[in-house]
Amino acid sequence: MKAFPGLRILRQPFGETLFSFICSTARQIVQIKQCCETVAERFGESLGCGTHAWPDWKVLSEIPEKELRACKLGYRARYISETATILTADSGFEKKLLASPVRDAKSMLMSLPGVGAKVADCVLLFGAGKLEAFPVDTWIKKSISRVYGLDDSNPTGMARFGRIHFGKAAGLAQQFLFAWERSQP
DNA sequence: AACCAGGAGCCCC
DNA sequence: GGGGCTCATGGT
Repeated sequence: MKAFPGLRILRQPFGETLFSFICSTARQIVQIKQCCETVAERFGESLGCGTHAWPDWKVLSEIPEKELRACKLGYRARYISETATILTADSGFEKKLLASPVRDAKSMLMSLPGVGAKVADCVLLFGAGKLEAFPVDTWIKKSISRVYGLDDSNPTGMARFGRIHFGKAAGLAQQFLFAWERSQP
């Protein structure tokens, strides 16, 4: 916490957060930014100054999977298309999720294609205001196994540990662990 | 040239 | 329900 005094968690828009974390699986952060920007440039409304908005799920549901693949989404293009179809058909999804307790909200997210435990926790934390969500990614695995001695082949156990050990704002603690671990040479 | 990246889904036992 | 394998794609 001393090393990162300005570290905060943003209240990011739900839909956009879900989209970008479905795009995030097994990729580096630079590439995640790239494909999000490509999709926005091609299908999102122009905001001027060369920037574009994220096209919402309804717009995405009308784009052929093949065109999404062309944005370097790879195998994630199918997940985006299918999730777009589901969310467009269920207009109350976001509102219902935001009003649900974390556990139910997580189940809702994990019912979507391309959303497993880690992506669900990220969406809950960054895009749904659920501060107790504790995403376990490769960096958190390194951190928790190094600092607390837990087995890094058991991400479910690590997530449970994180929620219990850090409590209500476990997700904020996760951000400090993440930032510290990534800053190590 | 291998190996890995803010993983998920599937099959297999 | 845990351990493999595959899924695109770019960077090192």
